[in-house]
Amino acid sequence: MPELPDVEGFRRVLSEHTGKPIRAVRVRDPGVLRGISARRLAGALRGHRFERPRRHGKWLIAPAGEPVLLLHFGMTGSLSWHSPGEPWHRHDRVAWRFDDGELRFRDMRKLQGIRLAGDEAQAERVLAGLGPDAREVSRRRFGELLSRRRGRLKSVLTDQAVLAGLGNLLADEICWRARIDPRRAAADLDEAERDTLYGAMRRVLRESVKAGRVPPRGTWLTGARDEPHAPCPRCGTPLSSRRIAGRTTVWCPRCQPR
DNA sequence: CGTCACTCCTGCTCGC
DNA sequence: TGCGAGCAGGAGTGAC
Repeated sequence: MPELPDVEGFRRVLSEHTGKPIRAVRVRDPGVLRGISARRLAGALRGHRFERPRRHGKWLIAPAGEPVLLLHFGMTGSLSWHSPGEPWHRHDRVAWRFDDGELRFRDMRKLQGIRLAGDEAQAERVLAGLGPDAREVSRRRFGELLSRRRGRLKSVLTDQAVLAGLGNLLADEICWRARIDPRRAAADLDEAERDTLYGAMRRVLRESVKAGRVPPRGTWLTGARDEPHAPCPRCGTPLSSRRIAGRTTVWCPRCQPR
């Protein structure tokens, strides 16, 4: 599930619980820990308080004094608040306990997970390979990034080293809104098309961040993409679908001509 | 560089 | 009812 808007939602959840001492860290499944043991994670955070969390792409970055907690939710992760004594969900992997409840990292597939950086400099090293955040990038920089890449538009938009935050659904949604075929070479777009794409990205992100996820509503491609050959929500033409760079890609052959 | 195949995981749906 | 295949909003690695 998580793309930029979802992670932004998790950031808001965490930001409601800053400034309170972490009483305990419970690791129910160490399978989500990356490069740190349960014991060290708990030892490093117990008694600390989360400060204002930030987000870069699909990473949630949570400083807690010196150490910095880094969360990546993969395809099935989430962060949620729970009252004391609420029973575990079977995919709850880690919990940070406070006096009035706990934050839980829930993740069915454990494709990504939890890291702990010793300080901000180390945290920055973890994030060093990422491109600019999709919500922060300027129109101009966005255009430069696209024109300098050789791959297809779809691959470029979802490449975190180019632009951080867009996933499979958002990339398709943005191309659909901009009426541009995701199979086209990114470098072949002209300036007007890049601008249209940028505008579509801004709108899609603004609306989905407000909702805390990619809204599967009727006016969005996302609401139609699961049904094979479902009608395009805009023109009714049956949608096309193909795998590009290993990911299922959906587009409208009429709205998004080659 | 780019793309593909494979890998890490778990669960659901579909077809036989 | 059971079982295997294929797929899922992510991403790293190595081969070509």
